[in-house]
Amino acid sequence: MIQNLTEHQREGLQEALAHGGQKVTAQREVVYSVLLAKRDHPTVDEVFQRARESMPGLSLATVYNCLETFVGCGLVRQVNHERESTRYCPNLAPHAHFRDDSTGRVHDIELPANVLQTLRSILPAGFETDSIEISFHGHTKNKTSRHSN
Amino acid sequence: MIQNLTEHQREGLQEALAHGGQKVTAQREVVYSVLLAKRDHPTVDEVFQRARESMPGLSLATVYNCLETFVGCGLVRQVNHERESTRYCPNLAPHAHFRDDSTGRVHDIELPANVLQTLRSILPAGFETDSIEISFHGHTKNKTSRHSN
DNA sequence: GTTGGTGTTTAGAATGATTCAAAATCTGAC
DNA sequence: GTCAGATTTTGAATCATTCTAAACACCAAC
Ligand SMILES: [Mn+2]
Ligand SMILES: [Mn+2]
Ligand SMILES: [Zn+2]
Ligand SMILES: [Zn+2]
Repeated sequence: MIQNLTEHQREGLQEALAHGGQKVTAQREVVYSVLLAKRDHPTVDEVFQRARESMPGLSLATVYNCLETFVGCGLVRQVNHERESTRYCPNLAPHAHFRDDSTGRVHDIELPANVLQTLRSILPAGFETDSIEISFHGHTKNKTSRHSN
Repeated sequence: MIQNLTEHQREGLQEALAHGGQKVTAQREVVYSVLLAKRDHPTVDEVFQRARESMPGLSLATVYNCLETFVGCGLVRQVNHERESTRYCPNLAPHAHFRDDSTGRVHDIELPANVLQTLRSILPAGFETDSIEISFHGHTKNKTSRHSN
């Protein structure tokens, strides 16, 4: 069961879409709320399954369309690991991803500004960066594994 | 035109394959020499085209097989950028990749040990890393763009 | 030097995530 | 209410990769 967007979230959506001359639609609201509701980096198909619970007529193509629109707006990031299905992440803070090879789960890893700066510094002159992606692979010793969802 | 492997390179190949109980074959030699000859991170298809110049009967499936074998041996790395075709890299030193969005070219970026260490340090307790991938996106101001190939 | 087993290569079919194309639907301005 | 433009829907197309089964190469044993 997906809760609706808060007024604040809806405004964020509306504002981001407006930048590209696009509008809030019922489908976009549902898809965005799915992403916000459970931040486990779902695949397109997982988003589709979850979104259909609140909007049964929704089509897979529309989920692809919405997600592409959000990425274009900068509202959402794509997360790729090797050749697996693309996953989606609404966390706009700079962060890296850790993919647990035993569970398949993807975790956000906070990325301090100074680390980002260090990374940029390894580029030779003439390389102008638009974005940096960092992904870790491994497994988690889940002793005190706290984290909701 | 692909030159043959040096004796040293052939030994590296043989030694790496031996670890998994596998043998050097004519096809594996050709595919590996293609990777060493032009280190521009070719896709499977590009490897295929180049390899066929010295071995016309070679099949695409074999190129996939060889590359997978090399990756399994640790002889070669896979390089993924977004959803594009996988590329292959025989550079075994720790390095990041920079993908020039205007040319599509992928460059190696040397990765100093201390930077790698800094990166590992951002992981919370309980996260055990097997590998880290770093990819930059952007474009290159090609003023004094030197670099053979 | 023939034979049999094992790993490798080959050709082609199958898969599956993603993209595309075209018709149907919605929306908001006039 | 009508129209134009944007969005959504359905189903087909794409295309990199994987799978399957048959042919082949290699080598050790006879
Ligand atoms: Mn703004
Ligand atoms: Mn060894
Ligand atoms: Zn994330
Ligand atoms: Zn490389």
